Amino acid sequence: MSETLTETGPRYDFRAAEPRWQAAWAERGCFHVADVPADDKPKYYVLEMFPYPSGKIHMGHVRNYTLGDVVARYKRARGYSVLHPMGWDAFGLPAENAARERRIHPAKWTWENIATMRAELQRMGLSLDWSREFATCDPAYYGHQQKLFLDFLRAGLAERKESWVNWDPADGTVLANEQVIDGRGWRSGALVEKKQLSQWFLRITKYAPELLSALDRLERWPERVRLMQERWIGRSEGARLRFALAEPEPGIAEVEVYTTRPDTLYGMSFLALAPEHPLATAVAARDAGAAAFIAESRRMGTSEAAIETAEKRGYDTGLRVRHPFVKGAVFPVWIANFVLMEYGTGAIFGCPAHDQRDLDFARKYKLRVLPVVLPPGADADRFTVADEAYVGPGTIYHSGFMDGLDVEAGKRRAIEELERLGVGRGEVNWRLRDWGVSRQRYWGCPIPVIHCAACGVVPVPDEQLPVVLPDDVTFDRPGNPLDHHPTWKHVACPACGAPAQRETDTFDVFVDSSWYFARFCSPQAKEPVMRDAVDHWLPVDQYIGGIEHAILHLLYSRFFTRAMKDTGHVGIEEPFSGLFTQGMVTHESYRSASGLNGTWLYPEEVIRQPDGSAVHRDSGEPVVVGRVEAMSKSKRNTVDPEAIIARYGADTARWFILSDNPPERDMEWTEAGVAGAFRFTQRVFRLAEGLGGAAIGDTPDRFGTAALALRRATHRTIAAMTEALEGFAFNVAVARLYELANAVADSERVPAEPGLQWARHEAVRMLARLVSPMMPHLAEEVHARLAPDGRLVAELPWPEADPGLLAAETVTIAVQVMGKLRGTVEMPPDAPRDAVLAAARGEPNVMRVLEGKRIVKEVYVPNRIVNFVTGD
RNA sequence: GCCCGCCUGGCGGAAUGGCAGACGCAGCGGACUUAAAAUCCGCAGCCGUACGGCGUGGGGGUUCGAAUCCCCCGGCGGGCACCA
Repeated sequence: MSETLTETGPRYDFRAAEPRWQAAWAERGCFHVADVPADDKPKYYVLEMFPYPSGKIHMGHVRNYTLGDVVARYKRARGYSVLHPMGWDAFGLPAENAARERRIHPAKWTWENIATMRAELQRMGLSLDWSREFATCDPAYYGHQQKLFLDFLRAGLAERKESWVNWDPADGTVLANEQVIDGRGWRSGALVEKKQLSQWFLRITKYAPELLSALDRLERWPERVRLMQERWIGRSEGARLRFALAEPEPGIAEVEVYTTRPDTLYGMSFLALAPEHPLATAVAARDAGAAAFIAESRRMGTSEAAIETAEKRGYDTGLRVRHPFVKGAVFPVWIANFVLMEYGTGAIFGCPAHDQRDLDFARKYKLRVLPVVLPPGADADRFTVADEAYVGPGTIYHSGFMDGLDVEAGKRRAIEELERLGVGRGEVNWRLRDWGVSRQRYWGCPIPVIHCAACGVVPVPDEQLPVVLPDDVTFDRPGNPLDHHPTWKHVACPACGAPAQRETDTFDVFVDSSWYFARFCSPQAKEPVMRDAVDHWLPVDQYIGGIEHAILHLLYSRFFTRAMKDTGHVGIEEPFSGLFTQGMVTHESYRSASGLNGTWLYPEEVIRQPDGSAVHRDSGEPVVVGRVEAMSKSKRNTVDPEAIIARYGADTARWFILSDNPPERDMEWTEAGVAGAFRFTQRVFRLAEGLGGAAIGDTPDRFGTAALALRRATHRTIAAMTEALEGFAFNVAVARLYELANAVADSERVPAEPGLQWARHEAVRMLARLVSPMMPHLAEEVHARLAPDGRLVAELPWPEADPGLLAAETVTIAVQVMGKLRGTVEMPPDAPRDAVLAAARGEPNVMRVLEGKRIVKEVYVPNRIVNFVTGD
């Protein structure tokens, strides 16, 4: 392919042009904005999720940042003052893994990656304000994060508490649920234990009601993401109630449970405790069987796979509880592996007839199954529950004072009764848990507190921030290098001066990304944010990133913004008023047909044959073409953006990635598609070359038919592009530009006529400006040739369509008979109904079809369609 | 299991109640060329020589008119999943 670039005809030399225009934009400061602008332009903040500096950019980045750049360039042209920054989500485990595996310091590894990736992004020609760049691993960033944490701590939004965690005994670290695979640590392979540890938590649950209710107001968020967050927050209405033990344990007289079905209390068969429940622990202290059961449950771990395959199992403690409503009735207390300590109270009452889990459990241990909700139309004497619990609506029976009520009324009545008896009350419960942010890792933001034997937890005084990570650490031992460091953690207590210890845990990396969008508004500020700057720029008007962050990052950021509001840092609650989630970039995968059971092959190793088959580039051996799937290193179906940009240029890569399909869907990267995009760049350039430069006179007085038609096409394209870009329909925008280019090419084959050359010139000038959000370098190159006014396209306003040229000269009206298309008629726009109907009736083919038929109805939609409805 | 989304030519897709298949990719034919590449011109949903018929996963409905709205079924993809 590279040979063809030097072939005949005028060629757009992107290799020279792209760096030249990038330099011109930088020199003119086209994309720079002030923290607090002096002008009165409306603001627009467009942000793409900042990258983790893993080493090189990948196609997902190219897609993400191209989408954002189209928006940024378009909005700038529309007269907005656009904030479009870039930075680095630079803390994280891969850096530590590199340190362990390759003996390179995490900081060195990270900063080298940043340098590489910054250069790659700059070659894409993104309209970024690079003066705002920062990396979260820089103390100049994370020091402010420590300040925010201390403010949260003072405001009661951060706390230290005991919690159950996944503990990897081999690596000596806490693992996230996602890092536990089949009950084993993902790195060490050791069996993960549940362990109670003292950890830092951010009180996201305080905002649960608001985080839920505000979702309705995020109108420019995908419905899907809002639904996912809604489920994650998980509001449920029910009751909390206490069951008295028939024979109290020492120090424990009652058990509290949470239920959403207080209406089914009469159907109770048992009470079940989570294995970690304090009463279970108390029983285990004197009952070896209980202790063994609890130990076994703990070993099962918390991985999804373990939960899914786990059979419901229980252990009867021998204890009994009294029913709150039925005098004298007692029920057994079990310890059960399916009860979660983390949700509700860690104990449930079991009603097998109306809960599937309780039913499974009851069948296994031969416990009573008593229906208390009768489905509509069912016979009370004959209705039974076999192996499927009844969870639908119905009438309550077998339930004393609740008999005859429907389910909803029964819930209300049961809560009233619990409150009257003083044993319970209505309660709203949430699935959302507080956010545990402690990590036993080196490459993260140190948590700025000191542990003093006398004073307890003492915050690091603000003036001692930042607490900087020490450089001289070793990775030769498992566990946290900060903990092993000889001196770092030994400090004087800021309160009493006695020897004390620094906290050696660091923050979860999701903390870093929960406020970076705010820092971008004033990246040099002495405080976490400059209030005037965030008041001006926030919220982010358009946020763009992958759907994989639908819950964690986006929910944490929503929480952080609220917490920052309550601590006086910002004045808003929602960080992102618009959210767009892009699809993945996919590619065919290839395996060698022979070899060691078919090793994966890189796309560049494979040659597709004309007949659709594929062979290996070097060996010529057959290659099996596999599924089209997300690019991944393990499947080797990746394409390196650097190689594409070197071979075809940044504009081609950007154009193809936008043109293939709607941006929210997964796209398939294909060589043919890239080649097609490249052809278009050359074609646009040739159209401009064909016009012979800038020499063109004033607007002519008169235009011939073809000239006028071309002008109409140009101005219709301006209008269509505007609409497509506003609606994120970038693939449609691309199509409209192909059409305009085709129209210009067509005009070259009609005989010369007044104004035609001028109309062509206008068309190509407009084409350059319309294409500029997508192919900014080519746009500048063409503009410089045709309109050398000393201005850059990047500085020009968006073209305005001439309303006089938008109206079509004639409209084509479809003529149907009984809903079937039988012909078309050309009419002036907005022609009178009678004239259109007459013309329609006179259309030869329509006449033929209508012959001998009686028209009973004539439907006319102006400028669009006529439909004749015939009788008989 | 629950929830959500999607299903249109060989492929990506366009059209969100009014001419289905814009635009691109792949393909076919032609021009140019010694030849190829590049470029340019043209063809192109399926069936049929044609008038025409059929056609947006399948079936039904609403409407003058349905890819689009409603109901049922099927397929594919994604998310959540012992949350009491």
